[in-house]
Amino acid sequence: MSTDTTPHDLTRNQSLVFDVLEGAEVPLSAYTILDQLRDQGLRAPLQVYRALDKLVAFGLVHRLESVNAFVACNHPSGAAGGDPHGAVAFAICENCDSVAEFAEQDVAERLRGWAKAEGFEPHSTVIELRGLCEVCAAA
Amino acid sequence: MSTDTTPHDLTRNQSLVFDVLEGAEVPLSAYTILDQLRDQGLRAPLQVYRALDKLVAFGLVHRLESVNAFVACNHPSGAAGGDPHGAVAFAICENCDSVAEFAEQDVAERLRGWAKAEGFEPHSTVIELRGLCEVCAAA
DNA sequence: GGGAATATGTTATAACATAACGCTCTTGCG
DNA sequence: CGCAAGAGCGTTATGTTATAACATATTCCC
Repeated sequence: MSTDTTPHDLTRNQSLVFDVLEGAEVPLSAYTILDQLRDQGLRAPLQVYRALDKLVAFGLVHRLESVNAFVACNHPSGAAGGDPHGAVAFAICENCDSVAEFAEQDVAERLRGWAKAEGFEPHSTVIELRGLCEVCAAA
Repeated sequence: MSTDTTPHDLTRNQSLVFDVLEGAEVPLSAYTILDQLRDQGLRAPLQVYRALDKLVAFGLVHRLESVNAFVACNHPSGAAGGDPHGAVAFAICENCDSVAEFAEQDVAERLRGWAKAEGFEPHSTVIELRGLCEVCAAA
């Protein structure tokens, strides 16, 4: 049960990095991940960055551009084979670092609409809200 | 005509930085800006970062999170006193680095809607499309 | 087995950003 | 005037994030 750890047939380093991210409750920087994997033999930033690149390409991990950190993907639909990744958005709490991931289909639609009108060909889309999550806003 | 340079009553360093950004056709990193201002006496990154912080706070400059660079604000309405900054979006060309700034009111609306439903209180919003501009897509 | 593609390990360095300190200059006010 | 408060400035040092370059190993497939 617990975790399956190999949705995509990950290599050793990729698995190590992914497991750390899955176990984390907040986004982690590459160097934080590295620190947590010294025991498993990782020593250099590149070992982590290379794994992260792949994991992001697989869609298993998201990079949060506005905080230079990474989170395991957690879109509602779950695993499956499809690519429900039109454009995912994130709400990042500046107090507790928690992240909520959500797919606003309408937002993605609108942006695609603008892009089309302008002749812009989007490869990827970054949507990140910074602010306070419900818990921290109440406090 | 040309440039007015002091919409907000900028200090010397702020003006220098802002002018460099206004004259640039692509986003610039803090260190690139610094390099262009050595002649005017600037020597340390902090001199640039401090000016950038203020300019961003004034709404005169935007930070592009996904490329660690800065652009002079260019929202359609122009100067004025108001704060037409609900949520601005950027389309960044990965080939020529050009940036188009646009305010998709509907997108901002949708995101606010989601936030409200979740109890999230957004302070700022990052929306960046990465891809190819019309010119580069055609080439 | 041979060869391509991918992954790995390591050292060094590049690129981006802030901490901490002290000085200057203005501004308001008793 | 004298002086305290606030903002900006300059400088050194350091922290943080990311990649270049090179050598070796592993996997897959014919």
